[in-house]
This record gives sequence, structure tokens and C-alpha cells, in this order.
Amino acid sequence: MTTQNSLTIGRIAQSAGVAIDTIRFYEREGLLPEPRRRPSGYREYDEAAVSRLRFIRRAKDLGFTLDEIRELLALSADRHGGVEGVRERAAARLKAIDERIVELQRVRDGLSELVEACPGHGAPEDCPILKALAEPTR
Amino acid sequence: MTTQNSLTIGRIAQSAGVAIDTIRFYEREGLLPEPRRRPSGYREYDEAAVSRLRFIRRAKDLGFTLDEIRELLALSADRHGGVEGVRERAAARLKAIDERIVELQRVRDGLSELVEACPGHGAPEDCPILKALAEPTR
DNA sequence: CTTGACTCTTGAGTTACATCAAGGGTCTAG
DNA sequence: CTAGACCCTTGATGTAACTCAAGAGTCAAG
Repeated sequence: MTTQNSLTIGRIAQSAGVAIDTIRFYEREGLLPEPRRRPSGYREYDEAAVSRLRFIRRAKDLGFTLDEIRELLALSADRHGGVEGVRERAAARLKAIDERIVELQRVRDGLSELVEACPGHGAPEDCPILKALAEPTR
Repeated sequence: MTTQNSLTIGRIAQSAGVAIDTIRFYEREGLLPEPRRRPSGYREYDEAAVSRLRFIRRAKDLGFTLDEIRELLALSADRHGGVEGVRERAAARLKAIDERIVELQRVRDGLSELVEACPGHGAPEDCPILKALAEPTR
């Protein structure tokens, strides 16, 4: 099913939508296995490498760090119990995102109030934004 | 009103809730003016420095970068038109936060679906999380 | 065969924001 | 006076995730 035509680093970079340097970086970081080489030293990849790269990119889009992705990749290769770990990590990530959203909402609301209260002109002493920033710790 | 007792760097670090090294770093970065010195070379601060430090900390809590804070500080010292700039920057920051929240929500929802769909056991091929990550680009 | 695009390695640089280490002066309470 | 806490400078280190530069070899089309 999967054709076995060998791909250069430039090609897989193209299909996976990442930079060539990034691929070499991922390899150094152990996120990608060392590929076969041509006699010339050129790296040779197959479709599996493209999938793996896409996996990494997706996971990154979901906010996983490269360290976490390394874990996910290991878990995804673990046929026994790996799925449980994956679910755990995903749930943890979800929790972290939720917390981040709450935190950002808090900040947003505070800032929003200040922006609305500020007339946008007049003396610095009358600007509620500046006043809030300069105020002694509440 | 403001007492003129001179404060050491350790004292203002304490009252503003930042590290001593951070204060020297801010000074190098131009966020804090160079303070007077004792003959020994010790930095001497007053209450205004504490206010300024708190300003910086608050602004950082609101998600402003140090570059933006440098701007805010300059604007806050500008008696003519400064307030307008402050309001603009704050509004821009608010907009950025809103966008970030929307983005995080999107990610959150995607991840949440996957976590809920994953049974947490079984074969990797049946895990919707892994499937979603490995899937060809949609 | 030539040319231009592609790939190789090593090693350094980037951003943002600190944080630490080393080696040495200074201050103050007892 | 002395111990211990505090402060000084310079310069290096750390994190995350790349990104780039230099110099050299390789490949494919025409």
C-alpha cells in the first residue's frame, strides 16, 4: 500500500509542512529516528517519516511541548498500556489549557475594565490604567 | 509625603517582590533609571523606585512584554498625549489576549473531544487521539 | 559537461527574561 | 573588632524551539 519510493529531506519537509532544519533538529532531539542514508550521505525517508512529522506538528498545535511529544511517540508505539498513557497525557494537557484560559480570562477582564474606564486623554494622574499599575500592592 | 530615607537594592526588591538580580537587569535594560550611589558604590533608591518596580510587575502580570512596558513607562511620563498612547497599547494588549483565548478555546475543544472519545485502553490503532495525530492533513 | 538546486556537517545565534557564579568590597549588630 | 549579611561587577548559563552561516559535496535536467 505504502509506496517505497525514497524521499529526500526536502520532499518530506514539503509534505509535512516543516523546515528542513527543523527535521534535522528533531532527529538530533530524538523525535525522529535516524534515517537510512544514500552512499552520498543524503538522508532517505519513507512515508512513515512524513506521518511521524505530521504527528509532531499536530501535537505541537495542540500545545504539547517537544518533550511531551517524545513521550506520546513512545506511548503510541507501546502496544500494551500505551493508550492509557496517551489518554492521561492528553487529559493533563487539557487541564493545563483550561487553567491557562481561566488565567487569561482573569487578566482579560481586569484589563478590559481599565481600558473602558480610561478616557484616552487628559493627565497621566487621571488615567485609570496608569493608576492601577502604579498603585501600592492590594 | 514620601519619606526620603534611602533604600538598598535588597529592601526595594523585598517591597516590590522581585529579585535583586532582576532589578539590576531592569536597570541594564533601561526600565529603571540608574540610581544614585553611596560612596561605596551601593545603589540608593527611594519610594518612587518601588512604585516603578511594582508598575513593571503589574504590567508583566497583564501580559505586557518588557519592551511594551518600556513604552508604557515612557508614555506615563508624557504629560501631553501620553495617556492616549497608554490606552492604545492596553487596547492592543486586550485584543491580543482575546485572540489568544479564542485560539486556546479552539485547541481545548479539539483536545477535549479526543479525550472523551478515547477509551483509555486497547490497541493504539483504536485510540482516537493517536489516530487524529497521525491522520494525513485534512 | 555544466549549472543550479539540493544536501551535508559543525557550530553559533536568536528571543525573552532572567538567574547564577566567582571573587571581592561594605555594613552593622554584638 | 569581627562575623555574617549584604552589595558590587563581569560574564556565563538556562529554557524552548528553532534558525542560520559557512564551506563543501551531490544530483538531475538539458
